[in-house]
Amino acid sequence: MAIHETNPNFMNGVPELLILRLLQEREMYGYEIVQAIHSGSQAVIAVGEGVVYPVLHGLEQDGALKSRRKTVNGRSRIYYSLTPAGGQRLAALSSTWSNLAGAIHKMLAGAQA
Amino acid sequence: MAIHETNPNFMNGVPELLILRLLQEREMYGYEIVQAIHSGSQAVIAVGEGVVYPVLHGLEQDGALKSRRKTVNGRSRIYYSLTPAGGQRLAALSSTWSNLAGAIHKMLAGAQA
DNA sequence: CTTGATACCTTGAACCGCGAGGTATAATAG
DNA sequence: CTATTATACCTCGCGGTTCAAGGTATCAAG
Repeated sequence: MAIHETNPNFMNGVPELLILRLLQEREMYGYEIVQAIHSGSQAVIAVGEGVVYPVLHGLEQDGALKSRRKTVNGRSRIYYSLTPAGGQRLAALSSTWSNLAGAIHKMLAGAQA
Repeated sequence: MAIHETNPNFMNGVPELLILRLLQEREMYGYEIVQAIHSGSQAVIAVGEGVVYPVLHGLEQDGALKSRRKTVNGRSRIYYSLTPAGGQRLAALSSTWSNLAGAIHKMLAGAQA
């Protein structure tokens, strides 16, 4: 039989997923994203800056995000926004997540298939 | 403000969750669990033996599972079953998961809270 | 008698989230 | 005026986990 086929990174990448999703709505900067995830999830999810910044850099390097400096109130911020590639990445990740979450939910609910 | 509070291991531990859930129904052995996850999830999730066995051992060492040898058709199997502690662990993990999945789903659906 | 399925196991690499720590500026409090 | 808090960026190292690959052994089938 042999079970091959690998999980596309399984449960990893939730921060990445949420960041992409937030940036789909509007451009945001790192510090803002940290709080948006916290408040937007009713404090269920808390990712620190030590998670967000590296993800942001990685995504930009992959061409999923682009950034621009902007100074507001004497504060220098780096705003990130989605590129087309980022949009596709979001769509793919999002679909994978739904798939996975659905499967887990079924098994938890009483999958004795 | 400061955002403290740590995520109880976020998206990790899905294999552990599913294993506990399966063993809640009936006692099973490692090799069987690998296939049960595969088929029970319509092949969405595939965890290898290299994942299952260590988790099994860890859970037993934590007192969440107990095991007994059993020989069937000349084949030696190690059947695992849930202890009360394991039941509690399942309940906790399960609730954490639902919480998290719910939060993510909301944010994906259009949480601009 | 050799292949494939069953059944157990460990090891090493890789990844990722996390906390801690570091810098700097603006606003607020004492 | 000065000290603390909030804003805003960043990196490093630890630890936990998944994963592929490989190792052993038995049994059934071709």
